[in-house]
Amino acid sequence: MKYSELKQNLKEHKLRVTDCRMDVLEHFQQQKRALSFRDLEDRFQEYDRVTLYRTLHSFEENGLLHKIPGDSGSAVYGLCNSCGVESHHHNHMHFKCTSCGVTECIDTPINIPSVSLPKDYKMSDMDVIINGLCKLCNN
Amino acid sequence: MKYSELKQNLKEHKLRVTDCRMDVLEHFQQQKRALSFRDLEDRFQEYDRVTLYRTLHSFEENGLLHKIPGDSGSAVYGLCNSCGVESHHHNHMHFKCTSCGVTECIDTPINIPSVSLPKDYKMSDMDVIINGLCKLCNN
DNA sequence: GGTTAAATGCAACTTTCTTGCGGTAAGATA
DNA sequence: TATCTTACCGCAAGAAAGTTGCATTTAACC
Ligand SMILES: [Mn+2]
Ligand SMILES: [Mn+2]
Ligand SMILES: [Zn+2]
Ligand SMILES: [Zn+2]
Repeated sequence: MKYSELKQNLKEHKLRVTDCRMDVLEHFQQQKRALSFRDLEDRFQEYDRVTLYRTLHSFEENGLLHKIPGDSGSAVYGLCNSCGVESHHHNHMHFKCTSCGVTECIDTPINIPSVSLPKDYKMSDMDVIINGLCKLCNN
Repeated sequence: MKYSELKQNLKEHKLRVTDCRMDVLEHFQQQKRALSFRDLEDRFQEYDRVTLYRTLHSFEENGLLHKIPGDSGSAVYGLCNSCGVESHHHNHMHFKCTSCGVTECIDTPINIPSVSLPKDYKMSDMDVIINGLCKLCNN
């Protein structure tokens, strides 16, 4: 993605354009997979740990990233498709490879299964995490 | 649940019967909801923190508990229905209340939605977390 | 260029979880 | 029931993950 587009992307999400944010956003775009804080820390040693944490938080707050549920003990983030500062909607599934551990966003829209909840419960949305083998580990 | 049944439950899962394990297992049975390490630490101040951690791990290892994915930063565990030392199968959904934060296991069997995965991906199982209002918070 | 509010870097700190080890107790065996 | 073996427990220390406070720097605006 072009420098000017990245910049525009940040501005549309009401975020100031800084080196760290540009680099982190570009990295998410290129990697096409979910990234953890650890991933960023390894990749961007020129930035302070705290700055990277705050970058993740501001991105999440302003609709550039979403947190993906998992049981690994550390948070994992994925790029939002069409979220803005006001509206967060993550109507897509996630895939986690049981072999290499990579998490990816599945872009095919979620076909909400008819869930039969117990009485008096009210559903607002759901997270679906598919576990299995990714295209690399499956071959 | 009776003392003798709890004891039998531990033995069936190849775990030695100790005070801590009996108390923790009973607590899970009574609460009928998912519990975090913090919950246990608050409840069982007579046991060492490390012992509680190791209790959770041994229970998970031997099919008494399963970890439930979430983005809270700390692990949450739920009772297994019919897992043994060898076979872990968690074919049920989870409900997380967005108001009180309580997580519960939904016992109605999962009707696996026909997920259309990208080519070359292979699904083994899936986690479904439903977010919404629990019966207490919905009234 | 000058002003202002936000972002950064550094240090310190909290929370969450793990590891090592000596002492203790559960379960097995006789 | 006494003895043995091995798993479990408590304590201390440490590692990993994430947060907070504050002085300095810089992006955005005029
Ligand atoms: Mn996603
Ligand atoms: Mn469950
Ligand atoms: Zn893989
Ligand atoms: Zn609730």
